[in-house]
Amino acid sequence: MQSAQDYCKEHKLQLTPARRKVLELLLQEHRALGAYTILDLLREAGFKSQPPIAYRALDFLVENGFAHKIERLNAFVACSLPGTKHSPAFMICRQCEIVAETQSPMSNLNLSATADVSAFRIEQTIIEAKGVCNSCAEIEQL
Amino acid sequence: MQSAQDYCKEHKLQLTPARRKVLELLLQEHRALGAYTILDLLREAGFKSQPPIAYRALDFLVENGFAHKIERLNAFVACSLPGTKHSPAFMICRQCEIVAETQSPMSNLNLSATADVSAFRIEQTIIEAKGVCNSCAEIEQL
DNA sequence: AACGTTATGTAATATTATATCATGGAGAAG
DNA sequence: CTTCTCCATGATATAATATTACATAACGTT
Ligand SMILES: [Zn+2]
Ligand SMILES: [Zn+2]
Ligand SMILES: [Zn+2]
Ligand SMILES: [Zn+2]
Repeated sequence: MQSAQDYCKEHKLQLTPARRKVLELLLQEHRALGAYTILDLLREAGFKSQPPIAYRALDFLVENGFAHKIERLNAFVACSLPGTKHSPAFMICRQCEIVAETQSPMSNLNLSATADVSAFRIEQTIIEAKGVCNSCAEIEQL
Repeated sequence: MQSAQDYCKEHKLQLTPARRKVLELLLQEHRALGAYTILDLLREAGFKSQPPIAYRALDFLVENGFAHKIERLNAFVACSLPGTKHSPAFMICRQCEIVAETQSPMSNLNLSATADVSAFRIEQTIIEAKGVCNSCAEIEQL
């Protein structure tokens, strides 16, 4: 959070109250939060509650690398490596819904090396894995 | 299409008119079609037009490996390797929206080998790359 | 002070997806 | 042939996600 603030100062980005609050909310969770869940939490915190409030803050956070969108959940998580250029991959536990960010072991070059894809210039790759986390797996085995 | 029919007979799956039509529609396109686009096309073809018609057919096709959902587009494409177990990866052209399916060069084991992820048992991974296809790239360079 | 830029307020609406309950049709069991 | 069961479809409503559009405010620059 502190580092986010520093990063914004350095890059002349405005970490306004709403944006800041949304980032705090995301950082508190290890799950992905939907835009409307965030909207509810914002309202509870005294912010206005129309959808654009949440979506604008989320757009800002995603564009500036503070958060990621998890496409298969239509939800958002705080980035675990903000301020660095990285290609994230996500692990989503289908049981407890925890989301872990890791770094993609696969470079874009790697993927574009496969046959019928050489014709593509890849700009961004999303990788989202679904499974069970360790603690949920243990519970399942009982 | 013929092979889809054979596959269904063999596996005792019902390739009903609506399901068949949706598969035909997907096969005709190299782009991903949204559920409501499909719904419109179904209506044009004389089918009923409530959302569940399209979603049920799409669910059937996805579950049985005839189609895939592209999460970042909320849209669907025909599978290029139906009837085989595979982990697809998709290349989406941001210009012409063509979607190409390729096979993931990365096994699940591969991804789960990365450090903080060893705690996950991965069941399914989606990979979706955005970029520009060859022909659109050429046009851009003019 | 006037201006341009960026962010917020507000209302309306668009898009995507699901829940629910009723109806129909084909094959198996009797 | 009939009844039962299973699966698929019909139909209505509603939920969940996301964007458009236009007005207002805040802030730094000139
Ligand atoms: Zn990240
Ligand atoms: Zn879990
Ligand atoms: Zn496929
Ligand atoms: Zn293209």
